[in-house]
Amino acid sequence: MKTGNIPEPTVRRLSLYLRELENLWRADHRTVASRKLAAALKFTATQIRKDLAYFGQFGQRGIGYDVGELITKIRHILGTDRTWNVLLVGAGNLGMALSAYRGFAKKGFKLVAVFDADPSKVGKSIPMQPEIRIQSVDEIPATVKEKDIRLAILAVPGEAAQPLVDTLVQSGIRGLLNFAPVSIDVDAKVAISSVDLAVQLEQLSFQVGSGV
Amino acid sequence: MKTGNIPEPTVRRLSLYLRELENLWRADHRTVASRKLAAALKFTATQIRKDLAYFGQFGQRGIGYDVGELITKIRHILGTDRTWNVLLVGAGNLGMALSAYRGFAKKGFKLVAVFDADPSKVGKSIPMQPEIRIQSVDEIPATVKEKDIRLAILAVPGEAAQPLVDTLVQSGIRGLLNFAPVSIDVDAKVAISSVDLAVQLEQLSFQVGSGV
DNA sequence: TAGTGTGAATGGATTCACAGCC
DNA sequence: GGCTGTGAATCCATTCACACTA
Repeated sequence: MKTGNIPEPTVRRLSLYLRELENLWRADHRTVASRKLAAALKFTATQIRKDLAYFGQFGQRGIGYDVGELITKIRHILGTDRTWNVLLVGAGNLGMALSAYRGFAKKGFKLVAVFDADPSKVGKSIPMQPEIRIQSVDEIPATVKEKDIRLAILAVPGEAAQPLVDTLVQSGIRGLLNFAPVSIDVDAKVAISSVDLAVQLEQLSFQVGSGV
Repeated sequence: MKTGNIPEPTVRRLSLYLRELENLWRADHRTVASRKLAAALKFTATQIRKDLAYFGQFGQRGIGYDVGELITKIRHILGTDRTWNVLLVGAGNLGMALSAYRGFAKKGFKLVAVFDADPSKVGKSIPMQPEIRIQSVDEIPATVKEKDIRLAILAVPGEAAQPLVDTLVQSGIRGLLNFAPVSIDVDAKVAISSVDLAVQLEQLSFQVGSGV
């Protein structure tokens, strides 16, 4: 599938369309118009149609989109119509919360390994998934290959992040979800998505503060 | 402070500039050029200068920016040169991890109350902050007023989110960081920032998958 | 009639190019 | 010489307007 010419904002919205379509499906809606979808997500109907049109013609003029079909199509576009093996580095508070988060599995992301640098944590099992035991970070390269892992979640302190990223990338990881509050340097072929929780609150502070 | 005419992407980047400047300060750099900052964050130097120029003239031609001064200025712009009281709704896995996250306090966000709908959790104290006890969600309105809370973090299941948001907004909350995987409907005067962890992984799946 | 798909127009953010200052 | 600040030019996403189809 081509990707170079798809606007980034479009890809972000695609995930939100999918989420909303899954809700509609659960609520027994089998068809939906761009206008309806737009209202729920507070986008414009035109934008939704244009976004979808990058990938093909999915709708029926006069009727709208078939919810089930569109779900299938978007999952295919996003690559979530299959299971991804995912690893997690960092078994601290946040890491443990993420490992227990059911939302990942629902979307086809399967946590298959957890690593931590702290020897006292190694060997312990993690909540809800007794089959996973915390491994030493030294075992990252071997485990990535053995379990065919392409995606990694990084939930470690800022100082520890970059060296671990280098290890992950050298081991064959292709995409990285980074929770460490530092900017990460990777080869362009590796996808990276960063979430800095404090930054999110700062954005709110700006918006709220300016209105006071 | 004016805000209406500041591009949203600029505000997002401001937080990242601040983060990087704080790192530079810790590493004993007292002055920095836009080019250097740009290299670290992988933006362009021009973009940084233009972003900062929205708020004033902070640099010295021929020299660059004074790190300490710029930190002060950006904190003021973002409104984080003071302490914000924050509440958390949802004492599940994610909520507890967030309540223990030290990154918030470092940036001036002080967690002062935690709520959960589950009566069996009410009354328990939370890790690391024995002075905070989990309260019933019924107590939200009174506590928001009493403790002068403006920002809320929402870490509850999707189904529970919207009614709680309505309560929060009616209680006087002005900004909301939402971790529930649903789209939230609020009055335009309330700032909202959403983080959907599964969506983040989907973005990686798309980027990685398209290159396979 | 209701709703999609899409070229054209618009609007807004990024980048360029350079004047101005240390 | 080095670097900021900024109008002008460019680029790119969004919106408009409408042809088209069930």
